[in-house]
Amino acid sequence: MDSTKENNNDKDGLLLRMGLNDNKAGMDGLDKEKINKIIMEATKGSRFYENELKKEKQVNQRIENMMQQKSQITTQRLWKAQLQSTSNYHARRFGVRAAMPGFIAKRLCPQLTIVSPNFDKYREVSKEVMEILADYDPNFMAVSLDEAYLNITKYLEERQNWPEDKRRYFVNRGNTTENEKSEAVISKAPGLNEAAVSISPLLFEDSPPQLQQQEPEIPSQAHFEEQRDPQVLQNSVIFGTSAEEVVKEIRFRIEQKTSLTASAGIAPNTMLAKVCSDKNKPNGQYQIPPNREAVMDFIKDLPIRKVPGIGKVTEKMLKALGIITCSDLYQKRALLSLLFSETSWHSFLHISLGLGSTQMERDGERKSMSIERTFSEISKAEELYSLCQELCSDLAQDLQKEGLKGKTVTIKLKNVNFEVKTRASTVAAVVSTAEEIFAIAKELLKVEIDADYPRPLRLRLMGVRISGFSNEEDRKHGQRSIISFLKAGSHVLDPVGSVVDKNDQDQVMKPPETSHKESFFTKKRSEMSWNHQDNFKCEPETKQSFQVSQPPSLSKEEMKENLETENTDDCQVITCPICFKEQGRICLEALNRHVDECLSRTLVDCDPKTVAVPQSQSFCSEVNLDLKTHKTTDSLLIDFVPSVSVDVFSKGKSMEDLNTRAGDEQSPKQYSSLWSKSSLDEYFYQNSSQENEGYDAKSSGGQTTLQTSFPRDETLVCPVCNLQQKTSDLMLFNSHVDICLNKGLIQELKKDKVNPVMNCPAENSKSTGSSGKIQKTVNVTAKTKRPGLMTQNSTSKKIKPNNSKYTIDSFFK
DNA sequence: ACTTTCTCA
DNA sequence: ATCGTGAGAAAGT
Repeated sequence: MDSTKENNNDKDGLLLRMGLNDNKAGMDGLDKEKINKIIMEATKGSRFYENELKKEKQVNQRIENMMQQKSQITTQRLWKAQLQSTSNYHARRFGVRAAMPGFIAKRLCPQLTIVSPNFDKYREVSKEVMEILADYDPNFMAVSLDEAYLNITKYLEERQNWPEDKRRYFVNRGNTTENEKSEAVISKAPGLNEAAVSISPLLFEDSPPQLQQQEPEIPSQAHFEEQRDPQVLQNSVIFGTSAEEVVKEIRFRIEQKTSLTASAGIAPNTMLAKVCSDKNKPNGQYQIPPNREAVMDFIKDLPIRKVPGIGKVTEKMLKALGIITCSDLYQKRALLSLLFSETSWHSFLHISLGLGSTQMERDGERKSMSIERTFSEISKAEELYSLCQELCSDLAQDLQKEGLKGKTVTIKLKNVNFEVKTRASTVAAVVSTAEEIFAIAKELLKVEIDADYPRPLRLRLMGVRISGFSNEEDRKHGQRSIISFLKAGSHVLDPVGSVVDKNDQDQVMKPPETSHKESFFTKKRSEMSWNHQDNFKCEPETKQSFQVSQPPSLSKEEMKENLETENTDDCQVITCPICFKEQGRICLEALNRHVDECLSRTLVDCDPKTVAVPQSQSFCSEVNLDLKTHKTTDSLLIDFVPSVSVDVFSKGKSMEDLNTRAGDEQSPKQYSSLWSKSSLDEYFYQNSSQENEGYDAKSSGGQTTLQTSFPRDETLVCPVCNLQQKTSDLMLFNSHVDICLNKGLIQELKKDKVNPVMNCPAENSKSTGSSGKIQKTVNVTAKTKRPGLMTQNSTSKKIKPNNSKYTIDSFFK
């Protein structure tokens, strides 16, 4: 890192280097701030600096607005929010979860109640290594070249009965090349006891750059830790069967093969795993055991900034509210629900509960593709245009590689003052060639140039982006366009436009076996397997629309889509989402009737004691309550109070009190009382009374930490309906949860836009007219996207060797 | 609904 | 000093 700047100021250069060294040694990432500050100093007065100032001011303004809002929040509203925050959350949460009923249910229960069988692992490795990872989880998710998540749960199971030989790895000391370091360590490892290792700085005597200061101690510790556990025999190492051992093994193998070190995190979900992997950064690992207490312990004092998705700005905003750690986040959840959007709040809550994804999401489709370039000032119009043209043709090339065409072209301009502007234009038909794109981009650019005509545009960056890809469009427009797309498959291939049907020769361009006769779902599925090579088995019939055993890759969106498209054909073979019985070829009306029956039946099964919910009014309808029926809800809510207040709000004010005080406020959404009773809090925080006490608008908070005690008894309580189950058979229990979860899904779907047919009659008369079809209504407000503030699963064209720098650099410098 | 800006990684 | 790429959220229109 000696790339000293052409900075004339020596001091700054020095500081800079020190700062960076800090970072390199694996200190807290927060030192970055320090570095930034120093850099800022150095660049004071520059345009960059000025712009940074401006941005900072904007953020401050945002914060100010937020605080202003906060000051107007009445205690009442806060109380209300507190009440609702839990129930809303559950309703949503379980709805989302239910996207994959079978998969989740099996995890949900053990994970939340007893043990989590689920380990995800995060690693940093470089490219060639990645193959190693496949041994442990063939479906591992590579986020970038040097980051991947693995779910090693299954692998661990298998490994339990492996003989030692299968877990033995030989130390590779053959090549005396550059990887002295790893070799030195490993070769000395055999036979070393702890004492010996502790005096092992000599291990590094042959790696000169490392010797400067005490630095070697850090790596040596890491290695020491690493080698203590595995049984070491001469030139081979045997790794155990625990998760930690497995991860050590992986890291060992990687280091052997590539001489790159890697850090890893082991945790029950990806979010935690990511944070964990940060913990022992350069070359180590960290595990959060798969039980809730461990998770909560870890989360408790975790600074929010450590969490992926919480960046500089969010950190600052939350800090203004006195939120530093994840505990703070949880405590202020009511306030947050009022100040932030639902999505943000939702993700905050997830974080504060230590929740995260437990599955390896497959990469979604690409949403846009862009190219941009930074240069020293360009202001001449012609140059700008030709630059633009160049960008467009580069983009067109990339586009072609993936065979994409899009409708929206966006240009991005950054002037020499670092101000960024984007301008977009959407056209009717998809475009993809350089000329087409340029034609659009040129116009956009022209407008900007003309806009401040007397003055030239003085740019330092220009970019072109294309989005609105065709497949995405199909999705948006739902079945009609999808159908037409499928039907029109032939004439896509037939530029002439003659719709004479094609034979199956066209299959190069089409998913295999998509004939008109098949249901959309079948088509869709074969299309998916075709596209993603998921090992979907294409079964002859369309029966698993809702089956529990569906491969774990259906998002909620897709479920929805399935729901909608289920009806594209008038009648088809359908499996009831509730009872999972095949319904044969029934038409929609009949299906709806059946589902209704199922629903009310399971409701009774599920909640024999939920007196408050009138039988006729199946839970589905409760979601639809608007302000008019508001009262009803409230009373329902109150009906529940006694049982809830004991558990959740044990001390302090009674629920009734809260209710009446909050009663007049109107909330944007009302959820079923069923949900409000629901359970996560009780699962996670047996007595969360402290929060209530400490929390009124001006309370200082800080008085409490998360409670992590857990219901001690082993009885199975459904986390969805929150009722104790008679059975102790986990399978039975799981299927119960499945059912409950599915109710959640239906509810979710209905909440988005109601399907009256599926409602109970009583509710129908009020809300909508006659038989709206699921597919029509459901996608109207398909607003909810993936939960979380940010997700980063893009398959970037370029991959930055970000972290490998640590290792490579430190090794070979 | 489409654009634009912000935020994050 | 990032830079480049891509994505989601939210605000603006």
